[in-house]
Amino acid sequence: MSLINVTVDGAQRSVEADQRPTQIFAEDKEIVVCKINGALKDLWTDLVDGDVVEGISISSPEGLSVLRHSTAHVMAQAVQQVFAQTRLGIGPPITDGFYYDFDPQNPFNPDDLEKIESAMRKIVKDGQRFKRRVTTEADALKELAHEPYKCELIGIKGGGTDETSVEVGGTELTIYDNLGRDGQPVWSDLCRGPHLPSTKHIPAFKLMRSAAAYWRGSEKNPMLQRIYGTAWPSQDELNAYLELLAEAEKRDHRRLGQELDLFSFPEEIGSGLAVFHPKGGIIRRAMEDYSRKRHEEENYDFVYSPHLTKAALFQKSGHLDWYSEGMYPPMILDEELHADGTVRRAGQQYYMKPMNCPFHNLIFQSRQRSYRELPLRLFEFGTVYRYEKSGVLHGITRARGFTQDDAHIYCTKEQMPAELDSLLTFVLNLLRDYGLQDFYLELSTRNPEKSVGEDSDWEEATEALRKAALAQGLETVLDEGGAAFYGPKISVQAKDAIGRTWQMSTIQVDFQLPQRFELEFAAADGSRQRPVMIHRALFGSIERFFGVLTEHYSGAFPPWLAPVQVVGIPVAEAFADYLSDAIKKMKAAGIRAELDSSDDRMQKKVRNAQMQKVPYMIIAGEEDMNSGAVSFRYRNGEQKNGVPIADAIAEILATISQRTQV
RNA sequence: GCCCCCCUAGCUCAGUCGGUAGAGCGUUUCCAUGGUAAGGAAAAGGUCACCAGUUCGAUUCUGGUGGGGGGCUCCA
Repeated sequence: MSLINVTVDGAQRSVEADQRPTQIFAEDKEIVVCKINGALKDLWTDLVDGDVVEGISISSPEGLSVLRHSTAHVMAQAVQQVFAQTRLGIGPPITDGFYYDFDPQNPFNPDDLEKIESAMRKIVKDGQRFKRRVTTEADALKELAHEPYKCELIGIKGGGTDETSVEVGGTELTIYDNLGRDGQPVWSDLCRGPHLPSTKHIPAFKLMRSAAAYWRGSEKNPMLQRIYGTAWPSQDELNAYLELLAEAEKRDHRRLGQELDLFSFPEEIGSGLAVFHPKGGIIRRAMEDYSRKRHEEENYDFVYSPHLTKAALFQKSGHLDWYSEGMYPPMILDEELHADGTVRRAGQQYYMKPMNCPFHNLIFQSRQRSYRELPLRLFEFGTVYRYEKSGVLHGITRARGFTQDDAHIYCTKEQMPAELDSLLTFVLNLLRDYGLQDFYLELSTRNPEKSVGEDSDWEEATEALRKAALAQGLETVLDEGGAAFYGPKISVQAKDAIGRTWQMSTIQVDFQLPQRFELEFAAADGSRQRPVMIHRALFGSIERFFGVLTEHYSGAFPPWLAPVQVVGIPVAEAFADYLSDAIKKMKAAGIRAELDSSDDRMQKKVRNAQMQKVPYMIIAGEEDMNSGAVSFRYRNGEQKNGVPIADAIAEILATISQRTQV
């Protein structure tokens, strides 16, 4: 057997010509796939003289993708084993896992998933080899004649999107055969690969859920059944992932909203419409009060506008043309009908407002404006109603009625760059004040197909946004062509305590509305000029931000936001009066303090306060009473005994005013 | 909006293969007076989401409506 020279992980080596990476990396079980001359390949790939080979670990991003993709194959095989008449869609790896779309005889139910999972375990145990086979379009179409979706993919080979490219991307059309113990194919799938060497290289996986998904993501296409799964390099990592999910579930704002008595969605009101309970109300008010204060400091003017308007306003703004699907249907007032039900006198149509901007424009327009007034910043906690599709509603973060911390800034073109810059600083600092620390920015630029406004305006505004973003020193992701048709925008993405990202604030330049409303101001030279309009919301919506903070803090709000800041717990009833005095002093100092005077035992009171995530428990017994002190029990279980009442009050007030977490 | 799943006491959930229901927590009352995450007892509390259909009889089966969950799509 002749020798060939290859480079393995940077080192020159001579190997037998029939050696494959699977043998070269045999001693390292972590290596499940490799790069040959920079391209990701199966370990079974034949090598030729001069190849540069690099082992890829199962734990690397590429290795994980291959693991998950191969697990998706195993799942597809299992599904066709258990449900023979099932047709295959596509099955790509995704963040933390994979999915595969199927067209089954009947939709899957949870029992089916268990059956599929155990079939998968058998396939994994079998150690079936993934064998790549190059085919031609004609052969593939013949071989896969019973798989209509696969045939469709063959037709679009090369031009596929990210997802379909997993199946048919690249220059060659390939099929992967799973070989059984006897070396004969037991199952095959159209696939670009690469794959793990064999199914036994799947260390840990779990099927998560089944759901429906439109074929190739379009509402017009048939609906397939998608099964989501996850796969990891080790059982430990799988367990850690499942724990993270459990943790996320524990912090779910919908659950905490119930447990902490913050808000609810009474069925009588309607889907997506929340009521805030007293405790939720306190948090919300604290959020709003602080925001209001900061807006005052930033020279915003506070305005109010009604929740309803005649149709004319939204005709003028254009919302009825391009947003009517998102609006509640009109109320028709003063309509007069003939006896037969036909209209004798047309009524007046009123709409619930889905946006505040048209109202603010009317305020701008209510009199002649001078350049001396600019930038004019009109702020409102504006409650809007949007008829969101029922399937998108999600607790308080995606509701049908919600309140935006909305402002519209009218300024000159010259003022725009400085305004955007200071605005972004304001936004980020405010979010930091609420406890979010980790941000990145997303800059959405023009989609030339779908936009209004002058090229030069777009360039100027985009450039101003880009500079403002750059000045923050934060990672900025470009969302090419992602802007709304009326202007470019920056959105602030924030990471929460367990690393999930939430889109928070948006800053949006608008070239359309000033035109439609013919907004003008008198410039220094006496000419009439059109102002630049900037839409911005920092929380997005108060409800949504409330939900994000609830999940971020897992319900353990920092004292300045906590609905109850202090619970007083007497060791026994005999000390209740003493502690009651201390609590009164705290209340007088502006602290939200309550005495637990129930006849529970103190242990139970501690437990209750702990479960309500109250920041401070103030306990008093004989020792404390004799020395005019109280004892702290903090949320983390730590305690501090014998603190003079005045010191205790000072400590609590300090964390409230500094908005620190405890 | 689409697909699948769910709706039983204030909350979290059992249960009834069709004969109108249970637990724990919570609530109320009583007894206990207790130094850091559940003291004890009793009581109250349900048109089994709603409306139809099938049936001698429906919380249970079927259909519809409402609400919720997971996804898809959407989120200007």
